[in-house]
Amino acid sequence: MAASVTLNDVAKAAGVSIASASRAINGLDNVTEEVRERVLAAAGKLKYVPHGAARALAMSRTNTIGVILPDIYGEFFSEIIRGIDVGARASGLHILVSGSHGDVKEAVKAARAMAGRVDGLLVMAPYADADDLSGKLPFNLPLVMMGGVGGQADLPSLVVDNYSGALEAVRHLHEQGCRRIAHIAGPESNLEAQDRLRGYLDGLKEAGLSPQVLPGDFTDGAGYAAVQTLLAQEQMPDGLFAANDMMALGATLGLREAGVSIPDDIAIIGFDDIPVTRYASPPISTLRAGVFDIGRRSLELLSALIERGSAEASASAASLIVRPELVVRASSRRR
Amino acid sequence: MAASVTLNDVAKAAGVSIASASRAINGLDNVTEEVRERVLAAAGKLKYVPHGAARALAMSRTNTIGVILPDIYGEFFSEIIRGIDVGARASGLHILVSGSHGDVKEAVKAARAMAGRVDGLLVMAPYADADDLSGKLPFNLPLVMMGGVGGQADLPSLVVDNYSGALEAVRHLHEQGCRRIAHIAGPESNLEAQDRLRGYLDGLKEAGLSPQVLPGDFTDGAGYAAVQTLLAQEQMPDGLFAANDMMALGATLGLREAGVSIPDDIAIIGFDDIPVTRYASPPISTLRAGVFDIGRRSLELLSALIERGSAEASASAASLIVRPELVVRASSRRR
DNA sequence: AACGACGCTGTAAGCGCTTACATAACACGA
DNA sequence: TCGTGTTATGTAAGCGCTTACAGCGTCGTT
Repeated sequence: MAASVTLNDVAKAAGVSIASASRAINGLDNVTEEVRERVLAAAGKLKYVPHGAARALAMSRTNTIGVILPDIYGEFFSEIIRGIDVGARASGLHILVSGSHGDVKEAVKAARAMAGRVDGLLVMAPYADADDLSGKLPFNLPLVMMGGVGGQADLPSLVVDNYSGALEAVRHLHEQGCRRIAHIAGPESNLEAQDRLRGYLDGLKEAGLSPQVLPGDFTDGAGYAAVQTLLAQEQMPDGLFAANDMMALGATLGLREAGVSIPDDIAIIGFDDIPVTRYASPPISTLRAGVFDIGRRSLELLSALIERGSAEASASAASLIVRPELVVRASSRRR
Repeated sequence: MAASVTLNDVAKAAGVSIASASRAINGLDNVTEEVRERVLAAAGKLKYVPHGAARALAMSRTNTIGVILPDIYGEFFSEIIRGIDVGARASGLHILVSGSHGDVKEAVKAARAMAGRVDGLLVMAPYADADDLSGKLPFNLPLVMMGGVGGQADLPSLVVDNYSGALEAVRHLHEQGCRRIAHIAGPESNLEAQDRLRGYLDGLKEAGLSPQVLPGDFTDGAGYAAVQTLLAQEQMPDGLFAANDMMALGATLGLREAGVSIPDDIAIIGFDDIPVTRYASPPISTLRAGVFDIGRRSLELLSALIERGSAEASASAASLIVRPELVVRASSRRR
């Protein structure tokens, strides 16, 4: 049912062989100008459109890269995808996206489904149990991890230094005079969340404060819920570090509802620097992970791997570590 | 360089013909249990992964649908994509995304590049000059338009009733007591924006008010800029209808900065109901277009077209019109 | 005038897979 | 015992494209 006019039809219509037709259409130089014109004219008249799968099969090159994400919901992923898209356009690549993979198994399944349809893979799989992932994923395909894998670090990747970022967040709150700093954590099985939690705990230890960790799942609802817990306590914290911006946002909402003043009563800081932090009131301090850039740079890295050779090359590729940058906004600025 | 172990290798390793190997792997019932086991064992040992392009070529079925968007930036598109993704997962389809198409030409180019790699196309092309699009796009591929085309409406599509929505927005502001209602318009060449503008103009006429239209481009920056213009006037409007939520958001920001009270001094309403409207302060009234649903339902429609038969069927498919729903939040509620 | 070099064109062999069709094996009833 | 139906397996023909290689005029040389 797909484009039913084939190169063969064009060739016939133009009165040349299929080989010449192919050459003419692909702009090779070894065809007479006259033949080229005839072929292009025929192609135009017949509305010929090359068949991607056939071309891919013949050339074993798809000009497409697969993107595997745990989710595609929210600004964080939107930014990632945008970064990837921008990079892809620059390299003339298409992207095949697959989101919503709750665990390693699904991610692997998605990756398998992409085999033969992509030239390389960009994978984000922040699962704690991902040791087996690296064994199952690479079917000779160039691969770049976004955000690190569970087990080994032998895959080329772009990872955010979550630990340092969290540490910095805590130090910042401490400097602003906070003495009771709580943390809304991300999903327990999430590697990034784990690192941010570690950073928080070490930060509190460094400051000689006692920690309070509330569970969360990276959604605004979790931030809101966490705040309800805090409000029910006899003593509220005076500083709050949320493992990501969405939770910080939810917390802000809950606190505003309860009439708690930000940052005077409680200073808040998130993580990631998604666009919406700027529109919150007050605007939310955060650690800028450069989400967009992670997407774009991952793609560039992958693209380079694909050009350079292939799978083996990827083993040699260095992993890039992105150090997040503290962005202080009104939610934590006490002057 | 792609997955280099082929079905042939597996067949040999299992000591069967390639046909049997194919059957075993695809779970057809006409293979002995013993053969199936041998094949699966071999496939596992060799880490065989089927080659997507080859399969697609042989079956002329890709289980992938192409998505062509003018942009993939921001919550609006994020929501659309999410809706599509959810629908796609439900139908076992993959999605090939292409964003950032400034005009019809690019959109057509993207669509061509997808031919032979997808079973159908989901296209959003809100360009005013899109008359020629419908002539160039469908290369026998099932196609669903999201948001309407310029010229003809003979393509199956899911369109938002922008005109009615805008009319409703204006009526709402009028009911809240606004008498000087300004409009921040979307891009001039954008069809949706044009309809919203028409609705606004007719609404004002209906109310016997005189219109003021400020240019915009759907970005928060444009909303902010528009507000600066308004602030410079001798008399501010007391109502503001932005052609989309992002501009409403930008306007809110600008007004808050200037110390203008919302909704008392000026009531604001946007369009689309993207998630961030809820987090703004005050939360922004809007017209809920059900962006997520548009994505999901478009995909379902397309999926049905693909199953049902193909291109011809699409001619018969009705276009669905989505009527936006007024969502009143604090930014326009004067009680 | 004959010969190689050169450039355009066509033929055909795949790319990895599915699948119609042929074949073979076997069980059954007559 | 033979024919027939049934089922598992193999053979081979594509799907639409690219591309190595062969073919064949043309032209410049000697």
